[in-house]
Amino acid sequence: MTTKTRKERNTALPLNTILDGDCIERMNALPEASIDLIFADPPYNLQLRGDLHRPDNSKVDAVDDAWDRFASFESYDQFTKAWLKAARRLLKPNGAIWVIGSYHNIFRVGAALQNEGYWILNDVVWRKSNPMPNFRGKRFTNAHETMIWASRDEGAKYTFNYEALKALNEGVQMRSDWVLPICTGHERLKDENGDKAHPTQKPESLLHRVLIGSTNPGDVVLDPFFGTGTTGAVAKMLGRDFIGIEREEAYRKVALKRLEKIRKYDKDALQVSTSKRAEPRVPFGQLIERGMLRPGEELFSMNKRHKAKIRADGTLIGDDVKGSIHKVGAELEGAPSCNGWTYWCFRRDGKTVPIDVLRQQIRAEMRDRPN
Amino acid sequence: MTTKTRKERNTALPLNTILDGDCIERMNALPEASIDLIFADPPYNLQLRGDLHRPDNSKVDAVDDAWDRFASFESYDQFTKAWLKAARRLLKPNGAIWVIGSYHNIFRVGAALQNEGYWILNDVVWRKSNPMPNFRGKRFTNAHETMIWASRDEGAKYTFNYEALKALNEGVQMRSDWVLPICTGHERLKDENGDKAHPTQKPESLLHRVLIGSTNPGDVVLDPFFGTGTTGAVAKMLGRDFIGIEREEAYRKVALKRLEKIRKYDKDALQVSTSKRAEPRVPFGQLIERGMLRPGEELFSMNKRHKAKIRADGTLIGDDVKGSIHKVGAELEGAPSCNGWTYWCFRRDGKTVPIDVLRQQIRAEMRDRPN
DNA sequence: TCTGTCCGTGAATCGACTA
DNA sequence: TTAGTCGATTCACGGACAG
Repeated sequence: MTTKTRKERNTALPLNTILDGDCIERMNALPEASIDLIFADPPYNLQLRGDLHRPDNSKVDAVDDAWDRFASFESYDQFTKAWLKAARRLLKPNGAIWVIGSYHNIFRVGAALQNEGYWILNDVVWRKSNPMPNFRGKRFTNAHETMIWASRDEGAKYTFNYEALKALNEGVQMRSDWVLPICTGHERLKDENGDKAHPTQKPESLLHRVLIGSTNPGDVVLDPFFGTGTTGAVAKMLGRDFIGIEREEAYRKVALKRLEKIRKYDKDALQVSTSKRAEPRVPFGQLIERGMLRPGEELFSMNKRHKAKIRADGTLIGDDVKGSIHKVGAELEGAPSCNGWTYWCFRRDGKTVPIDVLRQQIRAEMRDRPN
Repeated sequence: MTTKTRKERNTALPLNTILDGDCIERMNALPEASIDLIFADPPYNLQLRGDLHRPDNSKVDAVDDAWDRFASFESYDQFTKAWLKAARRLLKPNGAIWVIGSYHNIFRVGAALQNEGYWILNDVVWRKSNPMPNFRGKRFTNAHETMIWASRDEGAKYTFNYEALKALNEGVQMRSDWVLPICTGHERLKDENGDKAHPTQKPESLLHRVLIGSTNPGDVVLDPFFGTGTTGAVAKMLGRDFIGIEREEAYRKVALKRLEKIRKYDKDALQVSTSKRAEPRVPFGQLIERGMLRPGEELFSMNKRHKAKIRADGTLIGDDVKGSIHKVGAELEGAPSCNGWTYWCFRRDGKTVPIDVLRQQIRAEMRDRPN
């Protein structure tokens, strides 16, 4: 450890600038043990095949940029190992790193982090409130991305602002899954043509939580895959210093323009979506999955005129009708619609109980243990 | 592929039993390409601080922390690679695997899956509604575990019951983040002393969703780390066959007792919603042959912008375009493809009716009077 | 100014069958 | 093996525009 003060050390650093060129070379040229936090959003190596269309036949604007293409897993691994090694040299002994990725690359990144000597503190799941659906119905909606938070070394005294995060989370301890919307609307940067300036711009709310939680004011944050500069923008707002590295000139240009407009502590720009939620939706299927009702069990209508049997996928089957609790109720009553939750009952110990009671139980659980 | 029937193949398998001993040896003794789905919850604390032995079985002297760390990861990787390789040999060509883990091991498992030739379909986050809090306030509450779903090969026709999962989720397609409670209460198995029988018993709700989504009734499900048998229990309920492998006698005993009590749901209850893809194909020409539509009659596009005339052979002719209902629809819209069934309408009694209605009529007849 | 409707779009490893 | 054809498939928002 050097005996220089923070200020002296930092004067050797190109603070609050964007460096061009290759991130590994650039990192190797910076002084060791000088960075408090690294946030990295490396290429995901998506390996996309053909085009994809939405059901309305519009074409999905996929990530087909050259920077995301690697010849093989081996070459991706090599690249990952190299930049993680360079990054680790830059970290102060109590420094930490965040890396974000999807299932295409995150397992390789996580293994490389461990191999290089980083110590994983948490994996954090960014659950997207508005992800792109799976258009062909062939897989689960890809509704999350994974972030890995790791300290430089095992046993390091990393920064973790527990109380600040708890406050951000309405007084409850922050969990490893964060629900945040993707970057859209005015926040999404456009190029001269009005197209999105970067295919994978991250929302500021995500970086806000990362930086509040794992840095202090005055800390130096490095982003080796700077893109359009979300990390820099949020760092500047929050009074942290940043260093960006970005190879593509077009991205640097957009980022520079963006950063000029940012003011420190501009609270308005830091809106963290805390939209008051309505009563959470509870799918009927959860009552079956949770064993509150059994497949094969019979439900009875409130008026006792109809009955239907529960199937393993949470649909009902009655006389000649099958479908959701709402649809079957409506068809049996000859009504245009029906609230299945209040229409159907089940039997327990000789008593008839509305299924809505079970939904209330689940909601009560969710209230007791929010999030 | 063999020409044996499912029944013949399955008689070679120790169905619905728990095998003892080492899972890799046991897997190697089973016939190849015989398993539809594998669900695996591998241990991650395997000798994590243990000794590393050279190939000649001499012990490596752990000189420093870095080497010790490397040694433990190395041995875990070896173990992971070995069981994944054995598992892959057992899978049918269209078989698939689920592996569950936490940040301690899931990155190494995911990378090994990719290295062994599995093709990742999704990573799915089990988001625990009631996790254990982080008592020391040093990290985020560890509130999720990660599951990886992968097919044996790229391009395989894996099983995915899209409509059943959608039904389970109240009509909205299932996402990659599942909110389910951890295993507690009566479901949590106890040993003779009243202590929990297994440290990481998985909830049945989790397996219910996995098995409904990625198997069909009669499929064979293997769990090489059977534990107290949640996979077997849910498989039995859902009319799937299982094979369990478990090394610890205490767990096998608890699992056996548990499985005895399980009853399979009745047949109706196991029927789930299916997609239109599974419905029989109806050529458009049949509507003309059956006199439901007449040659010379005009069809109108959904958006009323186009029309075309029906020809006797079941093709359409519009302005400068002729061909199938799909081809003409696509060309008129300038779209890469078009589902003619939902695109075209005909007129009856002044009303506009989608031609798909006629197809539904034919399909209903086919169901009532097969062949 | 407000409300309702329509349209656009987001890190995506997104067919099956027959000739 | 390949080419052609059939035909299945989407959720949450934000912005623009019309009334």
